[in-house]
Amino acid sequence: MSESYDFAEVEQRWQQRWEEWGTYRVEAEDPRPPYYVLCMYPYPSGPPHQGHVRNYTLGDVLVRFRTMRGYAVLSPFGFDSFGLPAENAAIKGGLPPRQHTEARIAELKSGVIRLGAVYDWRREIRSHDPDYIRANQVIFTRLLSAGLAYRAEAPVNWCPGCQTVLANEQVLPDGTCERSGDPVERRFLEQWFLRITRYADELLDALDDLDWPERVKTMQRNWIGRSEGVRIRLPLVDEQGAPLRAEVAGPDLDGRGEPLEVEVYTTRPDTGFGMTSVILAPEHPLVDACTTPAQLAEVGELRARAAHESDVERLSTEGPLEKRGAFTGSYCLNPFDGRRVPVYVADYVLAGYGTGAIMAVPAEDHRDYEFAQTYELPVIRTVEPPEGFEGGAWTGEGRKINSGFLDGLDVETAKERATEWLEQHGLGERSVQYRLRDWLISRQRYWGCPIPVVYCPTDGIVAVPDDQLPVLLPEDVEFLPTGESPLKSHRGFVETTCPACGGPASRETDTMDTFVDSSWYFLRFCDPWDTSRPVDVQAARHFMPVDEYIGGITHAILHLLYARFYSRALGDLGLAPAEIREPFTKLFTQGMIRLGGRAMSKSRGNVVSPVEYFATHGADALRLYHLFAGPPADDIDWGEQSDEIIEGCGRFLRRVWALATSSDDDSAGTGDGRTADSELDGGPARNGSGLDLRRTTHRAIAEVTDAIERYSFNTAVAECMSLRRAIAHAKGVVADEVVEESIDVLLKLLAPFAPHLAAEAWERRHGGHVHVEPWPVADPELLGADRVTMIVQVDGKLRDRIEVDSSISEGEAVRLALSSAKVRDHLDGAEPRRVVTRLPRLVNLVR
RNA sequence: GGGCGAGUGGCGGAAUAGGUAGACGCGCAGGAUUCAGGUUCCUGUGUCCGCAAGGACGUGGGGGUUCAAGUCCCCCCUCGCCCA
Repeated sequence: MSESYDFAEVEQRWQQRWEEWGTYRVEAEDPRPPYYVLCMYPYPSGPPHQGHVRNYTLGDVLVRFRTMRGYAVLSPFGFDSFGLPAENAAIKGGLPPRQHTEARIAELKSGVIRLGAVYDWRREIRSHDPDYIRANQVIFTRLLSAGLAYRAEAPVNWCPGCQTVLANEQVLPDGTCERSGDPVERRFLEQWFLRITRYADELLDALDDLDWPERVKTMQRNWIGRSEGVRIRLPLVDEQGAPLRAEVAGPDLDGRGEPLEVEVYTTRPDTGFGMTSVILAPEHPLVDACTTPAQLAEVGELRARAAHESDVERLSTEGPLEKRGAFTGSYCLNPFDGRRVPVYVADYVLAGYGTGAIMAVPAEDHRDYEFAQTYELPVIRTVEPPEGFEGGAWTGEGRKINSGFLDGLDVETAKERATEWLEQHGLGERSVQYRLRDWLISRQRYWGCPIPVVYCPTDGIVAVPDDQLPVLLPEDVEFLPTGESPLKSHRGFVETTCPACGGPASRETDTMDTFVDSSWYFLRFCDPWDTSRPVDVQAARHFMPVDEYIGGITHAILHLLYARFYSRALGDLGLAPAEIREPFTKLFTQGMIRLGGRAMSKSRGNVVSPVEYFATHGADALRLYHLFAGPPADDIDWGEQSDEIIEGCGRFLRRVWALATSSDDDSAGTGDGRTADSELDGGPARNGSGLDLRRTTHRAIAEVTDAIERYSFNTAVAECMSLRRAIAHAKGVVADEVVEESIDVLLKLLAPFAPHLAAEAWERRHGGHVHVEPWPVADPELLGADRVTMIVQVDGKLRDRIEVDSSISEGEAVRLALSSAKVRDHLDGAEPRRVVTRLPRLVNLVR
């Protein structure tokens, strides 16, 4: 009997060996073709959770598979180690952020190693390390001098409870802060931005050619939100129709300023004849000028309220509209027909989008329709709705009506005609708008990369020169629950000298959004030792782009968009290979692990720790579970069955072990050659079975290989299970050589999935290391079969199965089909009117 | 409201090109091993009728194309995600 499989001992030993032997270390000089597999680097939150296990198992399968296919696979790992939780822990009286973070990193790293996932650990990156901070800051100063980083006042989400700016995604749909629950306010603050909008078109257009999940690309397209429309200028008039003019300083100058105009942005210039009001954002600069004394109170109240609402709230269709708009007392002239329309202020018009003003066309826009209903404004249809349409706004196709020179046209043509008309008359011009805003990267927090800038009374904003980088975080700080960044009150940090004039200056105390750190780490991995520059361009040219990038769908928009932006910006600044525009050739987004119908997460407290399974079932069994439980792109529900499936995976592995290491069969003591011969000569049945096993084995090679390429790991594992069973059944029946050869193949096929067991069993059989063996190649000769099951249908219904030669002729197939008693019964004496054959698999006799 | 994706046994899930539906696994049932429990091994397992042979039905519902539909087309229902 073979000795039983001690996974704990074997797993630990092989994990050490992979590291000691450097099996998965690669250099740019490696003669093998390069291949780059990357899992999204994690925020270190402590021991790994099941989502990590799934992610790193998928990545590890690819790393090991590609290595066996002859590639020098770059497989690095790092930690997205800046971020709020560490700072919050410190405020709650825990360890300082750095110590806290490094302890969490150690836990996560040891868990990842215990999983048996293999990396070139020499390349490890931690975003809070001084080298990385320096590189991050060098990049920032280059972006600054190129005009891609700038400082501007902007409306931001401000949480009064946390005393900080929040990212949009930290504001819940109801407009409260996700952490403190306080209502988020809008404030105008000076902030740092990165000019991602400069790349909006390129980021949008390049999506078409990416081998990414369609829905991720769709989300990015929506996020960028390119729209083509027209800016139209409308003269402002008062109740009597007299033009409003700009206020000019000085007494008795009434009426001498320039006539005022509102500029609106619309994607539907064709609906201009249906405009029944003009609506300004509460923050629009013309609101003061056009609000009449009688309307001042109402408009003022609305503006005050809107100032406290988030964009999300303002765009929501919930709530009574009566409170959300106000008449200004002034009017605009519709340039299409000269009619006078009232000017309103409403919170659902955002200052930051388009021109901050719209022409409201109730007949062709849902929100405008509701607004018009509330304020009793007329509705003028300019597109004929389909017959029987009873709804309010019709936004679809139709023939133009009530629209003067546009009447009778379809919407598309009318848009173009209206635009041309506006341009010819000097009333407006084409304009492309984006939903995408520049990226606000300032964070009023401690635990992030300092923005390397000082403010000098004489020189203004001055970038910290390279020889003074990195600007590191001071550690002698106290974390108090005031909400204010401790950097602000740290005199040693703030008080500095101006690099330009040498005079006293103060240091920027904001730190960078952690998405900055993750926007280029994959470039740094190519040569993380280079201290002279952020990215070694040659090394990046060798390894980039990432061939396969694996992570969660949660990063579908922000991280992946920022990374695409950074790759371009760094390329254009000469900091990275300029020709590599897209960092990730292929993206794979894995499904979530759910428990009780919700995403498993630490904050919900519904986690099943993988660590205990390492001890009870072993890493290989847990890996196999994650691969086998379902397609990797789908969510999986962790349930009572999960334990049983893991148990089943362990059972399968023990069976493989028994098969691969047993030495009690007749081939062991007697010398394999003799036994094999006698088996082979034993008779045609045995010989045939040997061929069957070889065929089964080669079919398994083909299927597993193809399944891995398709990310169909669940069926790849199923195929390995089938092969194991086929070998077990053939053992003792078929020539030992054939059996042993099949077992070797099985171990190689299993090497990416259950690396520890495969490595140990292979070493015991042959010495050496299965993970540096070449991946098996299926012999095309063995993929066919000589005998197949032919199905016989009568009128399309299955009536019999007949074993036939795979080279059977049509005549013979039909003759055999007709001679079947079952078939004759169903034909009921009739002659088939028609015979359809798909040889050698199918004969269909149609009456 | 629009877009995308999904719906298959008791359960997780298979089914490159329209051609044996339910691979593989879990569970369950029967048997062997075991003092017993667990482990391990073997066999069976879509539903219904039938002692059986066999038959009928069967991939969310309804229609259609086809010799043949889980797969293609149309309509509807449910769920999920994204955008409004």
